Amino acid sequence: MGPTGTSYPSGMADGKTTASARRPSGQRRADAQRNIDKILDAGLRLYSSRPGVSVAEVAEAAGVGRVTLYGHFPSRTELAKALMGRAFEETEAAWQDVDTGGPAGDALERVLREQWYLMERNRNLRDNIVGDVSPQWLRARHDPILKRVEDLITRGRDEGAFRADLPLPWMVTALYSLVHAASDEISAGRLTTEEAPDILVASLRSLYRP
Amino acid sequence: MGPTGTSYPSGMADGKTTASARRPSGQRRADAQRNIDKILDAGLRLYSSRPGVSVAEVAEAAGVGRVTLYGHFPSRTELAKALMGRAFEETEAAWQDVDTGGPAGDALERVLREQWYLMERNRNLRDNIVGDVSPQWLRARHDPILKRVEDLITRGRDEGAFRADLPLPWMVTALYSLVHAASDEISAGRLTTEEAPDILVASLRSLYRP
DNA sequence: CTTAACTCGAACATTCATGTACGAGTTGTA
DNA sequence: TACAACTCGTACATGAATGTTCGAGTTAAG
Repeated sequence: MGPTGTSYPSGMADGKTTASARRPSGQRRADAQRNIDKILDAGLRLYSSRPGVSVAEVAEAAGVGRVTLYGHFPSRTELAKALMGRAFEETEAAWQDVDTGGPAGDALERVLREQWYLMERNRNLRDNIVGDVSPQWLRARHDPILKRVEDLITRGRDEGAFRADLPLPWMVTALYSLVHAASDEISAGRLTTEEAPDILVASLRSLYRP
Repeated sequence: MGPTGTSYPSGMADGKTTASARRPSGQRRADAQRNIDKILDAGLRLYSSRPGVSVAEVAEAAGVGRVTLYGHFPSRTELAKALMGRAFEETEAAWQDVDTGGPAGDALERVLREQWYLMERNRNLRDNIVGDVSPQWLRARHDPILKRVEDLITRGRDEGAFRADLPLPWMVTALYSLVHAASDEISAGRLTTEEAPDILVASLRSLYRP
């Protein structure tokens, strides 16, 4: 499924995030919700594709007036937070779908094959959005995700399937780094979307092997 | 030696790059040259450390008036080109200093230990300057440098020291990617400058082993 | 020492992004 | 249908960055 999953503006459990008045029932009108979704979709697409995106661009790409956007997201920062929040949720959801049982090496391979493209998209999003949100905010939501990978690697070490002579954080970083590299290669036309996962898996198996 | 090597403003073989009139002799006055060097030094430092650097910031960091800077570099783009040009030259020079003979694996290790820090600095510079110069311009000067790494890997393959089941460009990209990752880890305080090369070498040996 | 190169601050024109205010029109919902 | 929620264009205020111009002062070099 596409990026349109649960869709509320901005972060969860946060009262005054939206600028629009909302109606007494607490419900948002259907057309408003539709526009919010369009904005978030367009924003994700733009922000994850290149740096320096402006609010005006997002509004236009969403087919929505700039004022309307500001009506839902009071500031560039709030928009950024909403985008990241949504991406994090999506990642959390994706982890539910993949079987992380069995030998760690195989589990890692499954994770990579299922999620490498999501990891990459979110990493770009993150890179291009840094500076719009506070480091603390970002860290607080990003760490739990990294921890998923970290736990898997730790398990692999305990099983003796992965090497233990390299620092754990380094192994995590290296993984993300290679995923990112693979995406660069695709953008540059030196790799196809089909080959990428195979090469990624092969590379990481080598890198992680004791 | 530091970043101050040969120092002319902007690219080589390019007539009207400088805004200042130059004197009839074709020589630049000593104080002018000194300022140009200060600007390039400061520019390199800033651009390679964070994105979104402004011309005004470079001038201030160089201890020079903004107008003076524009006197030497007519536009932000020209400044960017001069910075990249200088970095490329420096890299070329660095390759002269390292012994690339002997077994490819060992040669690679020497290159990494000598240049990982330079590779990283230039990669940041490149990342933060993309958008200020045309992709063609950048590519034209960057490719020869990548070729150095590529040639070394190719030799390793021929010797049977490196694997041949992964695409050559991928192996180059992965190398740069891991260098970048190592630097991130240092910034994050999870790795020290001393451990970095060891970990880098260990990781790449694993990754490249047949 | 004389001149031309150079530096510098201040000021100006331009562009572009952010965020707000207004008012008229459209659309969902009860 | 009636009303509140919502959308939209236009316009405005603000701030930051890029280049340019001017004129007065400083400094290197012949």
